[in-house]
Amino acid sequence: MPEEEILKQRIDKLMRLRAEEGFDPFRNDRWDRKQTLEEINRIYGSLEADCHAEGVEVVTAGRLMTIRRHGKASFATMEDETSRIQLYFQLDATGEKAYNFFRKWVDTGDILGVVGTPFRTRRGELTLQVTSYSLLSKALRPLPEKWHGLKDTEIRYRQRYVDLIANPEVRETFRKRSIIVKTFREVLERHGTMEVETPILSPLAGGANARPFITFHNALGVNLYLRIATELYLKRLIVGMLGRVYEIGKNFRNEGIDIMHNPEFTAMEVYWAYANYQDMMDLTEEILVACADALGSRKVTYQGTEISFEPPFRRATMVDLVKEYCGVDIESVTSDEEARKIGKAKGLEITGKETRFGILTELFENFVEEKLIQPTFVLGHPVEVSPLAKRNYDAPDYTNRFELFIYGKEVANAFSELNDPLDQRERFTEQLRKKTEGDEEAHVFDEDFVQALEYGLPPTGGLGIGIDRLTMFLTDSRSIRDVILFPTMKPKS
RNA sequence: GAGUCGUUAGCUCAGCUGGCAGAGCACCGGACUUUUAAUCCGGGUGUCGAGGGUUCGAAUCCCUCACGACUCACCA
Repeated sequence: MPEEEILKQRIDKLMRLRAEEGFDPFRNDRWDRKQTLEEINRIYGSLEADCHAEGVEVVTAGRLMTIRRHGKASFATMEDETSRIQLYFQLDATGEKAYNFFRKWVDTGDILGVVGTPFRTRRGELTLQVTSYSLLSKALRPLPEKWHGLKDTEIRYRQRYVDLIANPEVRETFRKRSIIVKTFREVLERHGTMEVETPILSPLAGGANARPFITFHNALGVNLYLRIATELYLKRLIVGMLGRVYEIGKNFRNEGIDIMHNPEFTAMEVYWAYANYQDMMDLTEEILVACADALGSRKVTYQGTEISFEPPFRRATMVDLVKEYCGVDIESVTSDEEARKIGKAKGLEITGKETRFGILTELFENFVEEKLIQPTFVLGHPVEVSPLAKRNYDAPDYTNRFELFIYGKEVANAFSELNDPLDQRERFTEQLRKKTEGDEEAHVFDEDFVQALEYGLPPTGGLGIGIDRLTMFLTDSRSIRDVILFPTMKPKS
């Protein structure tokens, strides 16, 4: 039957229900639920087979997922946000009127409020013997098939509500995501960090190397950008003496979509005055371990590979890792020319403009990243690729920075913040030069940010963690779309 | 942006070298007072993603387009 036909039939049934019974299933505006199905399962789980909890009456509610009608007695499976339970409707227990109403008017997908007595059937299933019930809302569209669930990715992502109804494990994934975000807040608050909100719309999109979305403000008559990072505003707040701040929110990057990237994604950024990147490494470890613990285990299986969140995570410099995985010791390379030759021999595409630090980064990205399966802190990125990080004063070509890799993917990025306004101005100038050379992702020059630094930014440690990716690893989700409730989709024309 | 694969009933899927569009679940009608993928009897409900072409004949072959998944590129 075409879906529109089923819909028509159900609407017709709704009209008849209103006319024949004088009952509108949408009239109820509340149901005084006393127990969730999880609570009922827990409390009455020890009932023995063929035993009733005499004199007990529970009041609960949920969606009917399946109905098995058999004459003067019927079974149904009801599900709520916590669990599921079997319902037993029996003519003798509900009375004839209520039983016939159930037979005639109640469909799968409907939302029911139920009053009943727990018992265990002869076959051993905990069940509610329904004594009375109320039809709280009606489903006019059919549920996906009960056995196979809903698999069609397009419907799952476009109509997530159907996915959530049909696939309880999807609900579980998003519950875990919520626990992860909550754990972030708990750890940060424990360290006296204040949650703030900075602009999503702003005249400049800085703080990262990425292409922004552009929009237009009618009243101001100007273009505004959706933020690509929260970094520059949060550091202004450290200048402004807020001490320790963090923000959890969406960033927007106008780039490709694949299993690791969605145009809008959630990041947590935190900045601590008087701290450095080492402190941020400890904090990262603390947050990730807390998240793993909150979900039950420090050992998780991701796509068949075991990942251990047991601290301490490995810490290694980019230079050492390139030595280890590529056999290239960049410190013994003294000229850019020599570095380019080595890069070319390793199969890199060479334009002739690369410095030895650029080659180092390329070697790392092409040959090392994918090998870093267990959580690994990679330290000491070149200044060249770190326009906002403080220089390492003992090795001025490198920064006090780290990135955390898990399963070959970047999950966190942190550094001691560059607080020298003169150096920052030079770095922005260098980015501007790259931009004029055609690098669309070079960092914008943010004059106001430099001005903020000129008022004095204390030594500051900053950290960003990609919450979607971390959630993927902790929930064994293959695609970022499986941890974003409503992923970005092309509209159906 | 490029390549590969996919799109058939509400859902999950068959449909062979071109020859009457199918199954299970769901749905509709009936029987049934402990079933649980309930069972039994009856009912097939479709713009085969869209458009065009080849052919006596197209779900099937060809072309274009749309959407999705994956791989690559950019990126976190």
